[in-house]
Amino acid sequence: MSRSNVSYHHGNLAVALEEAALALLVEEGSSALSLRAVARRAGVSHNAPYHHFGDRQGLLKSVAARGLRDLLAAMVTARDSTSSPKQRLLAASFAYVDFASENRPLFELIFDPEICNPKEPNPVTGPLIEANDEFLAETVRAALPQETAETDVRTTAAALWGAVHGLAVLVSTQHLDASVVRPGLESLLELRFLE
Amino acid sequence: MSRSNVSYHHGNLAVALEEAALALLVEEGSSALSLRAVARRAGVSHNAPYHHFGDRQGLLKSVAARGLRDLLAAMVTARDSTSSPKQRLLAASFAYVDFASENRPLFELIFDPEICNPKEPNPVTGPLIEANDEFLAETVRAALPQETAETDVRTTAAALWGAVHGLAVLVSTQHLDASVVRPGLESLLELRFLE
DNA sequence: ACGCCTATCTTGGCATTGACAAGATACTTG
DNA sequence: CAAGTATCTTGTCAATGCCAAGATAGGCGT
Repeated sequence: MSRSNVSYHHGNLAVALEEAALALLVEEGSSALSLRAVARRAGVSHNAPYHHFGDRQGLLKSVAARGLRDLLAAMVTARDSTSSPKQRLLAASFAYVDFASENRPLFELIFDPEICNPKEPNPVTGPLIEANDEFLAETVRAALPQETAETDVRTTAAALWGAVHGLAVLVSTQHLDASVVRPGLESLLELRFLE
Repeated sequence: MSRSNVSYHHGNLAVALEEAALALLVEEGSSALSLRAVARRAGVSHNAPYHHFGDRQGLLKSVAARGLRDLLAAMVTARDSTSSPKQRLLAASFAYVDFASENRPLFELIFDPEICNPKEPNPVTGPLIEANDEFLAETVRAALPQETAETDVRTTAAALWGAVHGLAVLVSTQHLDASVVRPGLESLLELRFLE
């Protein structure tokens, strides 16, 4: 399956291009993320990506999907590192903010409405968005009283997601200092959601 | 001061360009916001903007500053439409979310870290960012018990800003439904901040 | 009033980019 | 082994951001 690096047919170009794009995103920022630069970095011609991704947005969507997977994985890991439902919710929230701060360009890509639009269904990003929604709802549900109605769970989850996302954005863009995240989230979370 | 529309020297190009950019942003979205398109719309040559704004980012920063002014004005108006400190805080928050939903491209421009970076001081956007911070702190302070320490005011303001901003972003990008804003914010605000 | 001066605007040009078209190459399947 | 197809390349085009140089006009001192 894996073939010579110098063969005409790359053999794994789609993946290689995604990784080149990710590397460029990390090293040079999103402004350097041109299709041609990605192709150059992967060592192929400027038009090679089109066969695999259709257009620029196609590649970006794949990269965003990869980022979404990583974000979800980070939250799952963080959540599963404790047992108390409330601590699990807090841990996942911190993981979210940390991910945004440590991968700002990727985080921005994930929430770029031109790339990941939850309303127009996309086979690559769509399922991941749903998986994140579900993870959030589950984690919140576990922290609420058992008899809580599903509607209330969803409302609470939405409010919480908003708070966590907002802090993540404002901290990662340096509008807020990172030191406010912990006290801020704790004050918001210790409210009335959790027993 | 105002001169003929057809004269060689426009007389008010900077403002005209800002307005053309805003119009393009509203009508065509941020992807259509090229310097040349703005110049075309203003009826001048493709290089006329450079004298006034230096480069593309310069123009965008001016547009973002205009947006920041509008956002602040909307919040002030909303806040001053009621008298109870808590209702004033709620009203300003809703105005923030509404502004984001009704002016998504402009809102994105305002919080684009390439355009409005709070860390590298900018004479046009910097003071406005501070004014918004101050407005937020004041409005929060009025809603907290009088003896609240300034540090706590700032922390609370940061947490609240995060929650409001996150809801604004997620709603305006359609990740969340607008119907969650009111119950979400109210549940977050009725917590422990307000007497 | 006259002429220079400078801010303002235009034309021309260059490198880069996203996208399309057509050709070259190599894997694969019958 | 030959035909077919997926993959990759070269060539090209319009659009864009920006730089350089020229054109125009309003303001200034004399």
